[in-house]
Amino acid sequence: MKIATFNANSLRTRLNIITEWLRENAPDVLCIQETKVQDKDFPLPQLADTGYNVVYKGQKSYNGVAIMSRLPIENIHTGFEEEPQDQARLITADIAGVSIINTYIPQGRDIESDMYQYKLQWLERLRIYFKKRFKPTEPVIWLGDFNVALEDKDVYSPETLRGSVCFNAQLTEHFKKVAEFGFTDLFRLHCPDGDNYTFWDYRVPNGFKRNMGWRLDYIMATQPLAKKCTKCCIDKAPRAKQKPSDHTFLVAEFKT
DNA sequence: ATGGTCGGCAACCGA
Repeated sequence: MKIATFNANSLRTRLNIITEWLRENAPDVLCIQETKVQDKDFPLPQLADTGYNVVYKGQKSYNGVAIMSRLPIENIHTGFEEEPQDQARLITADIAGVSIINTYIPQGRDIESDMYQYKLQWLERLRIYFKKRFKPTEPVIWLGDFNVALEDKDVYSPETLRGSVCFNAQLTEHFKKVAEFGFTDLFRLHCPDGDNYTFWDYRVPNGFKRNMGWRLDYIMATQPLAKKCTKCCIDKAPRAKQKPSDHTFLVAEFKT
């Protein structure tokens, strides 16, 4: 099984990148964040000939998540239980007996802002959500754009960036509490090295060329799946092409 | 190099 995640920063703008990447890489599942499209405008016809099933939940202009799968998609939920306002940030489904949770975690805007408090609360709600709905002994994958860099080696300049909204000790603590459910960071499982990023801010001049990035996207798995994971890597190739997203494709493979 | 990002969507907001 091969599963991938991609922050599109507008699904409609990245349609060519996505369909080409699917053709070349043939993952079983692709999870997408920041689709930036409301459901009535979702580009289903343009994705139809990929042969993938697709489920999605979006809103106008902001946020939006989707799951594409070659295999049947079952048991679809959006948002936290009893919290419908977060629908465009969380979509879950069962695929081939694996529970998949695709999240676009709030960015937080500024450390002093209410949006940052909302981000911390969001992580706490996610922690409770996992506890309520899943067991760590089950095959569960949690992936997406987490807007969290955990360690110094997850950002290009820890000294400069420490204390920012995606990289600080308080955030790391909140994140770790969620991961304590029983999740392993699959990229770190296979690669201990720094300078491996999934996001480059458009506002940093030549940020991608100079590899001034952040590792903000993750594929997390519970133990039954983590021990079957043979590979987890960052595919930078599509990012280097025309009309790139600011994120890359992150891919994990599992023994069947 | 006296400038320097995107995308949505129609004036700015969010990342």
